Amino acid sequence: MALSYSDIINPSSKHHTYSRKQKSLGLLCTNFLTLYNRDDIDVIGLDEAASKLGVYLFIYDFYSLLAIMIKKRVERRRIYDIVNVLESVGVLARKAKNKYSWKGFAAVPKALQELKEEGLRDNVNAIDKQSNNSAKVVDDDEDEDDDSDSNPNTGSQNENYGIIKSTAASRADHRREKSLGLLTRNFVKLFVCSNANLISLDESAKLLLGDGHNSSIMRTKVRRLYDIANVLSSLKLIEKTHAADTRKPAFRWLGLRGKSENGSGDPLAPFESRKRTFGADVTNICFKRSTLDSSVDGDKSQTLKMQKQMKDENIVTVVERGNFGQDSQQNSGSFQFGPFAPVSMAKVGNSEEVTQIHDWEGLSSTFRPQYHNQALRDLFFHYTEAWKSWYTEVAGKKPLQIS
DNA sequence: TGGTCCCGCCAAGCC
DNA sequence: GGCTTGGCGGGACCA
Repeated sequence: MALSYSDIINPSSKHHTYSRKQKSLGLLCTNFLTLYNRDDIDVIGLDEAASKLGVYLFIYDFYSLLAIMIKKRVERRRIYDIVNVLESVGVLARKAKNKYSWKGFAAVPKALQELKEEGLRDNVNAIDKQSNNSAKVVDDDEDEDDDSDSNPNTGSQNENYGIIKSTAASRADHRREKSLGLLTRNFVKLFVCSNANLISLDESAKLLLGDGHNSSIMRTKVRRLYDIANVLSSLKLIEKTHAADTRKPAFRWLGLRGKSENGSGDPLAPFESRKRTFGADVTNICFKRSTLDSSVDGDKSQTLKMQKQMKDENIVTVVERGNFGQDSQQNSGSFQFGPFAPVSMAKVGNSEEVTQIHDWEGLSSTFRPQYHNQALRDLFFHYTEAWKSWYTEVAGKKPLQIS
């Protein structure tokens, strides 16, 4: 049965009843990691990654083909999100256009250490400059509308929070400063530069953005925090939870159980010593916000103050062990297909299902004749080749030859 | 109903 | 000019 365009484009259509979770960034990231977390991986091409992450379907009508091409673009867009976050924590490093080198989880402790040092250095610089330059701190709120060069929302990458940037700062800088990667780095710094174990979503957004922004900007930033959190959750660096008192969404730092910390060497495993009972009595970040008015120098100095307070007041959450991990839904090491995986291949690790599928010759003879147009035949061939490649790589099987 | 986050438009940057 | 990259926010889904 050929799927129609709307069947694919519209997830609620009758043929596909995926839940949102099946399409989540976290799941895509988990699949990405499953696919590439191997010793023999050196360079990762984004095209190849997009091809392998369940974007191919056996499609044999024009609309479906069109739909899948659109979907491929969407998946690719998500891959950019994932690689940006992974790069921020050291798992990947950009080599060239479309090319990333795989550093693996072993690189994460070093990256976190660097972020910590960077964050602490930034704070020191910021405090120094602030004391030398007490008068002027730019309110980056206005930055949204004009070309002013204040360090925008995401804060500190470029030296620090609350420093006036040169008026020569380019639009490229402006864009970069808002990047998901930078936001990730600053988000991680919130944890590694303090003893905070649990930070609420609201506080994260305020710390990264500064208080006093309008709700629209804040909402956008919160969306991005969700994106970041989903990827970091897949890495098991954080977990999403709720503040015990308010039940507001919050993020708990799990950290790494790397060699440097306790010798386990399993970077995907949660870092036990900082774990806490789910929903236990945890001090949510409770900054003294008495000075958090919306004065001109509000945002960045507030951020600074908050960060300093986090350290000074040692806003650490009490660690209670055990009874944890109930919502680590994505911890299976196995590959899970996204919504556009082949129908018969809905699960991974199920060798029976895997083995039933690929009679390439049959598929070829069944579907190819429908393409009278050479371009479509080429496209079909391309997809089939990609599918074979994926099948060989992921399922570890050697597909039959298509004649 | 508030929280979550998928989706894809579209602009910047690059080749 | 085409392609890659990624900021951004609408709005659908979920609990």
